[in-house]
Amino acid sequence: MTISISEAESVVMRVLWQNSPKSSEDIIAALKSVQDWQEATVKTLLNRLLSKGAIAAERDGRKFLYRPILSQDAYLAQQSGSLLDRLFGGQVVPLVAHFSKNQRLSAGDLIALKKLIAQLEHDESESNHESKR
Amino acid sequence: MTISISEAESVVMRVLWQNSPKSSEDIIAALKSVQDWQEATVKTLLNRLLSKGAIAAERDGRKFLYRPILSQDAYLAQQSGSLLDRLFGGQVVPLVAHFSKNQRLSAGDLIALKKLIAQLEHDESESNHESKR
DNA sequence: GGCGTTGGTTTACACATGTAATTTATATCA
DNA sequence: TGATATAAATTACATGTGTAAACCAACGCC
Repeated sequence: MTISISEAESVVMRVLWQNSPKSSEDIIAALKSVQDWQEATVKTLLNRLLSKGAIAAERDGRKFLYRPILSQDAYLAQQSGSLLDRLFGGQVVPLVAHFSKNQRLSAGDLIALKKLIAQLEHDESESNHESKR
Repeated sequence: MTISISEAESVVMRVLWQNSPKSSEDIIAALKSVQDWQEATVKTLLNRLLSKGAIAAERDGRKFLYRPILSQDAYLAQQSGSLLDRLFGGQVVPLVAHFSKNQRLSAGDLIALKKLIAQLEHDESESNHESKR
């Protein structure tokens, strides 16, 4: 059973992922620069996130402090995994090819990618040599 | 102004992208194996796609033939681009890193990726040598 | 102690989406 | 020509989402 949150809700999560716990006041302030939302809107989103179990609230005097339950990693994995599966049959290579075709890969990216891949291959051979525990 | 279609609608698009034009009958048949939808459901989706301008219909006797207006490429670009921007700040490298961390990259994928990158670098140097027209 | 402020809770409301059933128009067959 | 089968168009309806406003409770100030 995966927690599923909406686009707007994810914006709120983002500020909590950045640093938490935060009061609703903090959250509203943090969002001020990003979204043109009324306070009431943020409060609604916080409540929806609460009932979905994506965040938790602990009382702190007369207000609440909110912190994420759904981790950013889990969210990223959900989102990107589902897109990868739906649109590219689960294959990463076609996805990267797509980005290259669409000018999303700079020369610098290519270099960074090569480095990443070399790293991954290295890690892999490491783990192969490692004795089982 | 980008045409935005829903998940269910994209399933219908998929069969049209595979090959078109198709009658609603064809589409319903093609979907039979994939989705457990009533005919009426498919027809609703076709109508919604029509009003969104994602497909066009041409009369063929007493029925219609449907074909995509929104291209699969444009759709892929929208979807993957928006995910890339929202979740990875537009950076492909972190996205690939994410997939590797999440076990979506096999050893074979790494090899294929290296090949793809080499190809891209080659293309790039080609285009640099090329004289301007 | 009444009152405004501030934070939280409840209600609102339009539009999108998933998933159809119902109705209408039309072609065909008996 | 009237009944039947089809295809398309219209209507339906619950749930999710974006976006709030309204209401309520407690705390501090005059």
